[in-house]
Amino acid sequence: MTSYSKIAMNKRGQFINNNTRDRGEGQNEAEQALFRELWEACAGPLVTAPREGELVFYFPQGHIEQVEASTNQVPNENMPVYDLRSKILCRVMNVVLKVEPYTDEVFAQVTLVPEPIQDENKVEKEPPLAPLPRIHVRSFYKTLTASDTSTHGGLSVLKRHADECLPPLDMTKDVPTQELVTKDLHGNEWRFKHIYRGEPRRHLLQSGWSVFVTSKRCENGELRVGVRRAMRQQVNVPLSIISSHSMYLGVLATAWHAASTRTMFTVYYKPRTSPVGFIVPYYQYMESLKINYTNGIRFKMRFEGEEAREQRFTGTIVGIEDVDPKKWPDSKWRNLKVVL
Amino acid sequence: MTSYSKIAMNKRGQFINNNTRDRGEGQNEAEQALFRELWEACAGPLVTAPREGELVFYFPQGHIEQVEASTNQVPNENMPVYDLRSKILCRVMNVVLKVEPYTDEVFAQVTLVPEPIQDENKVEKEPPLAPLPRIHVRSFYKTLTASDTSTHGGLSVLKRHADECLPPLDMTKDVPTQELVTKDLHGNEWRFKHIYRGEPRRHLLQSGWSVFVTSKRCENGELRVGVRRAMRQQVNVPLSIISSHSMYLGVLATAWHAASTRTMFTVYYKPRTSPVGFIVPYYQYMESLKINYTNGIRFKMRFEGEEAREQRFTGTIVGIEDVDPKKWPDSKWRNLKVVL
DNA sequence: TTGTCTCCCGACGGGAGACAA
DNA sequence: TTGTCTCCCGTCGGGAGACAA
Repeated sequence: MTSYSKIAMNKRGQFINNNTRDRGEGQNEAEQALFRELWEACAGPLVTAPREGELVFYFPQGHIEQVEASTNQVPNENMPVYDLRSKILCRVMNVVLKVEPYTDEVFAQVTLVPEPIQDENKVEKEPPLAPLPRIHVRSFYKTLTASDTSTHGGLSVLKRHADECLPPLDMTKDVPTQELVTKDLHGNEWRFKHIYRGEPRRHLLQSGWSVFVTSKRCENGELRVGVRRAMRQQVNVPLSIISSHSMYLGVLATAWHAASTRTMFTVYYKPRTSPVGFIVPYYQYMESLKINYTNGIRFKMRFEGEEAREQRFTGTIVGIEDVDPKKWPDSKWRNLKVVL
Repeated sequence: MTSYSKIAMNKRGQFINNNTRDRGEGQNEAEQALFRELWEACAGPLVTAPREGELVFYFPQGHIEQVEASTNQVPNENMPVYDLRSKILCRVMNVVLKVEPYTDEVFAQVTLVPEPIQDENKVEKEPPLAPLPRIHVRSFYKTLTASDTSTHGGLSVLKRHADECLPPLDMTKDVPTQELVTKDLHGNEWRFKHIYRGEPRRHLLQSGWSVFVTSKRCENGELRVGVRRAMRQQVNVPLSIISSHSMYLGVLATAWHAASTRTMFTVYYKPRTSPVGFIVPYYQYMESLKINYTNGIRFKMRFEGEEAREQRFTGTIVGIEDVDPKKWPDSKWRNLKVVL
């Protein structure tokens, strides 16, 4: 019997821990599935990575917005757009879930191939992909307190979380203790001493916790740990490799070249950098078109709220217009004005 | 009277310190000139940044090589090149010397405008630019020893360097001491206690040195400190913003677009990432063409050697061929084969 | 002249229960 | 039940001269 547990935490900050038990399947498959679970826990509840084989729309505008968010730079106005249409119907060739080595930011490397038929109304109907088989994992997150991050002592694990997610301690002992060996998304091992002490008694992670906090990332073989940062804080200080202008042109030229020669191209989707996905499943897009968005209509939208729980808000549409009608005529990208 | 001093150091590592005295000129000009001196000290003796107004050749091939070195990725073979020529004659519009925030790598942001006349033989002759006025600065570098980087004690400054570069100590005191306040290229202040102690006596930088070593970067108001890293160690772990394929296309599209519309474009020149400059002054290029490189000819070449001193080697040319004759026909980029 | 070692001592931080919200 | 404080004590590291290359 193997026990899996996943822990993810955030300085700002959320904390996720996850634990499950299952009987030896193919270890590689299990490893992969676990990786995906942890990746998703770090990505947050709102994120869905594209799936292999899926038919999707790729929005160059949205892609460029993400690049702008990554580089903190907006290229100047007079940018050529060539004759690129505002969305490109593509088949997802390949998806690799990845993590940035130093920031622990999760992202998906997506390879797309433009479809021969671009007219969305002439596309043969396809059923949405069956949901991926999921492993049963238990996890928790916690907003770190001052005491949790202080140099004195370790992380105080809420009783509920410890009971649900951590391997049980031998409570017959005077001071119940065990060592948790965990791995993060990079494959690095992190060890924590899980102890039940204090007056009154409480669950604590110490001996290794502070190293983890300062390093700000982790995951282990049987137990998993990851970092999910608060959405806002954006600590991206990218290297100056090419100018933002060249990046912009690179994105356009790539899409243009792929669309005209119908060859595959690769993009990085970073859900924590720009929350709006620029790769949208075909059927989802078509569904959303059916809804007749007009002024005055009420809608619901999901946000990541306190403690990274999913929250829903409702709003009212007050206007419909193109973001940039000159460059991207008739684009469906971000064209609703709403009031919450 | 103001005293300027410049210190740059390297983990691997070189150490540079520079000190000069001059009487109050315009502080901004002096600041700028000092910045340039420190930037050049960190860039190493072989690097010359392009100058504003200069006529230069821009080599897309070389630029792409640098991007590849920055991303550690080589894009796949079948890359479109469009109809871009192997070198573009440009006027340097603007040069801004910069530093990467976290790695302390120096680089130049260069804005170029393609010239109307591209034929190198029809260009009106221009004299090379007059050398920039330089301030008198004294600096030193030192390969750090185990003791220098150890947690016990500080940096041992060689007597020669202290005498030449550091403000003089009051040697009448029992234990001569002073505080050095320095600034790095980012404008951050670093303070060191400069003390003359030990038996026998020696110059030491302590109290602040270890913080500097761990932070790995610095410079101060009157005294300057910078970091020049060993050429090889390349600690670049770039963020995945766009695919290397898109970067490649971005570079090409930028050059192509600029050349065909004759509008300006911006590139980053990183001398420590790829030592071969891809922006070559026109007159230098023309001079080098005059030399008839044929097999068997002996030549001299400069390298950065031990302690980052400039070293010269001589070699013999054994072949001349195009690196990539299919994509870049008749390119003069890197086409000599040599034996040292 | 300068690199390494060792010794001294103060500061910092892991680890414990006390206590209060 | 859990966040903060404080106290204890061990470790780490700045800072000194000894010593040797």
